[in-house]
Amino acid sequence: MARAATTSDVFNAIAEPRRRALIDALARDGARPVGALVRTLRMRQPDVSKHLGVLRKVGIVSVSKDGQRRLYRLNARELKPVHDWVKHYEQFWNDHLDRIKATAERVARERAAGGPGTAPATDKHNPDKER
Amino acid sequence: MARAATTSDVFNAIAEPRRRALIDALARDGARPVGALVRTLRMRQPDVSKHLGVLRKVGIVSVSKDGQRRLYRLNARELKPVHDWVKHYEQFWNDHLDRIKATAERVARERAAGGPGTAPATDKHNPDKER
DNA sequence: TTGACATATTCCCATGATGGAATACAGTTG
DNA sequence: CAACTGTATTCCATCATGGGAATATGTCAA
Repeated sequence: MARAATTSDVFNAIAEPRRRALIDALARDGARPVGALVRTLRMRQPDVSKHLGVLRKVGIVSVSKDGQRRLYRLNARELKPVHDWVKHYEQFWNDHLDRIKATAERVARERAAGGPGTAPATDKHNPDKER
Repeated sequence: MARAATTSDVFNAIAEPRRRALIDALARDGARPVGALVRTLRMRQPDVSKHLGVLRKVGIVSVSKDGQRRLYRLNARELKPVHDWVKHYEQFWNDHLDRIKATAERVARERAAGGPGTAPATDKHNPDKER
């Protein structure tokens, strides 16, 4: 099979730079009609419609009629899964203190979970004996 | 042209659920050889190698030889661009004040635009003139 | 109705990603 | 050396995507 459809989930939907640009524009300027986005982002109109269509199917944006125009507005909440996922990795690039703290918490969690045979993982090289 | 290569940037690289699973596993258990990931994630070995190859090209993981094995370890810092991007939208579902404010703005916009649902178009205040 | 404007949809096509299977390559041990 | 384990690569078929261009649909205004 080919790659998962861009309309299948948010992660695929935001993989396209132009779609992120659309999202950014809608977040910045609020609900906008297609034409405004075309001018702002300097994209061709059919492309904007196409990408908005993808974002719509995933639920990231929603439309409402405004006479001749279609007002697209952001549904940022749909981005939460992405945020929730990357948030876990924030510790890896924050300052040292936070990283150490996070690592300590993680180790504590693992200890509490009591995984048998689970090697303690650190950033260092792990001799790792594989069961 | 077709979709951007999965090896072109981080956003494309993490679009695949299995690659995210690999990342999660490496974050949880630290550096691991391929075989361990194969067992942990119950994926076929060639697939694991392939996906790790993608993550490697993007820089999300790095390899080091450990005798017969290859130890893959996470380079979580490469995920920072993703975090930086979504972090901007956190306010839309977390912060109460901002959310209320955003909702108020949206409602005002919908009312002005004659939006969906409860849209009494009795008085079209100001038909939003774009640009 | 006609015309002008706004947006969506449809074709065609080259690219490249993925699943699956088979196989090649590398390192260890006997 | 050969046998074995661990990992990477290759080949193939399928298929969604995005670019471009053309066109269809929709809506307002005169």
